[in-house]
Amino acid sequence: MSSHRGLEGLSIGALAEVTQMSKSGVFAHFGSREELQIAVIREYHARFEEEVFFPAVSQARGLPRLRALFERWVRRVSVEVDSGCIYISGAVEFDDRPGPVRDALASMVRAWQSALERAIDLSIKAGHLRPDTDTLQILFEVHGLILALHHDARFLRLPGAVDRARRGFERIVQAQLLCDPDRPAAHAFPIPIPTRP
Amino acid sequence: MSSHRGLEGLSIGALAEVTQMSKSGVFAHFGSREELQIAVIREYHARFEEEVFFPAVSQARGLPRLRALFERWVRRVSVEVDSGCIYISGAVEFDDRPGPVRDALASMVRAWQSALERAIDLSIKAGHLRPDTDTLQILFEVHGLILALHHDARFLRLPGAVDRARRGFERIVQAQLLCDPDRPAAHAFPIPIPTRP
DNA sequence: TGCAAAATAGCACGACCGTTCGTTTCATTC
DNA sequence: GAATGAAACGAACGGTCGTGCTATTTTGCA
Repeated sequence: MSSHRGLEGLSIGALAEVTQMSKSGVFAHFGSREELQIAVIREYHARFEEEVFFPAVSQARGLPRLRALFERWVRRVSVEVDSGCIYISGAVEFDDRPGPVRDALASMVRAWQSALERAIDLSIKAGHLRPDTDTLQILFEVHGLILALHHDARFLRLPGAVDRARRGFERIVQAQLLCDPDRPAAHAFPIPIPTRP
Repeated sequence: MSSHRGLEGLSIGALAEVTQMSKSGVFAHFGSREELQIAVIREYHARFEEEVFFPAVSQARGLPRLRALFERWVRRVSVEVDSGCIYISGAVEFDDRPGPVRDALASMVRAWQSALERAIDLSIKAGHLRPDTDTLQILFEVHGLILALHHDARFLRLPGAVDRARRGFERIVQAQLLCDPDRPAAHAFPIPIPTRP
C-alpha cells in the first residue's frame, strides 16, 4: 500500500493523509522515520511468510516443497506488478546506504534465502536432486529468475514473463534431477529422509 | 559518479557543490531536473556501449561474441559495486512512475536487450547453439544472472557472486550447445554464417 | 577593440520534508 | 467526580528541494 514509490518515497505526511491522521500523530506512533520504515519492512516480511513460506512448508519435503515455494514466490512478485516488492526495491535503494533500515532489510532477505537454501538441501537429501548439486548456485540462479521477472513484468511491462520464470526454474531443476516425486520412479540412490513422514 | 543514490537521489544542489558551480548555473545547463536525469541516463548509456558493447562486437559472430558481451557486462556490474548501475536502480525507481525519464531509461534498456538478442540469434545461426533455442528465454535467464549478481554483490556484499554468474551463464550455454567454437569440432549442422569473415 | 551572446552567479519563492513542543481530547481508574 | 495517562492534534522550525527571476561575468567573433 505504502510502498508505491519505494521505502524512500514513504513519507510521514503522505501516510498521515492516507490514514486521516495528523502528521505528528503518525510520527508519535513510530518515533522516527527510520522506525516507520523498519516497521513497514517487518509488516511486509510477516505477510510474505504468511503468503509464501507457511503454505509451502505444508508440502512434502524435497522437490514438492521447493516447487511450491517458487510458485508462490512467482505469484507474489507477479501480483505485485502494481504494488511493489520491497525486498527488491529496498535492496536497490539501500545497497549503498548503511544503517538500521538496511540491516533490517538485509536480515529478512537473508532469512528468506536461508529458507530456500534449506528447501534445496532437503531436495538433495530426499534424493530428488543430484547429490553433487551446488545449493548456493541453485539459489543464486533461482533468485535471478525472480529478479528478471520483476524487471520485465514491472518495468518493461512485458507479457509472458511469468512463464519465462517458470520455464527457467524447470530447466534448472531438470538439469539436477535425480528422480521426480511427481512422476514416481525407481530410486537410483537411497533416500535418507522419508518424503511423506 | 552522481548515481551514488540512484537517479532520484541526484539533486541539482549536490551536483552544483561537486562541480563547484552555483545551483542556478547547473540548472541553466539542463533546463529542468528531468532533463538532467535524462542526460545522465544518456551519458551512462554511451559509456556502457563503449565499455561493453563496442569491444565485444569485435569478437567473431556467435558464441565468442556472446561470451564477450556477457563477460564485459559482468565486469561492469561487479566494478559498479561501488558506483551503481542506473539501468538496474533506475528500473526499480521508475517502474511505477511514468514519464519521460522512465521512457528514456526503458528505451535504452530495450536497446541493450536487443543487442543481446541479436548476439544470441547469431549464435544459433552460426551453428553454435541448437536451432530450437528460445532466444528470449535465454535472454531472460542471462539477465536474471546479472540482476542476481548485482543484488548479491552490492546489497548482501557476498563474495563469489561474480563466479556464480559466470557459472550460471556457462550452464545455460552448455545446455544449448551444438558446437563450441573455442574447442573446434565436426559440425553437426552447416554453418550459414562464417565465424571468421 | 568593441559588442552581442552565452554562461554563470545571486537571490527569493513556494513546496515538502522530518521533527519538536505545547495543548487538547478522552477513556480508565481511584 | 477528580486524577491520570496515553493518544492525537496543530502550529511552527530548520532544512532541502526545484525553479524562476535578474545581474554579472566570460567568451567568441567582427
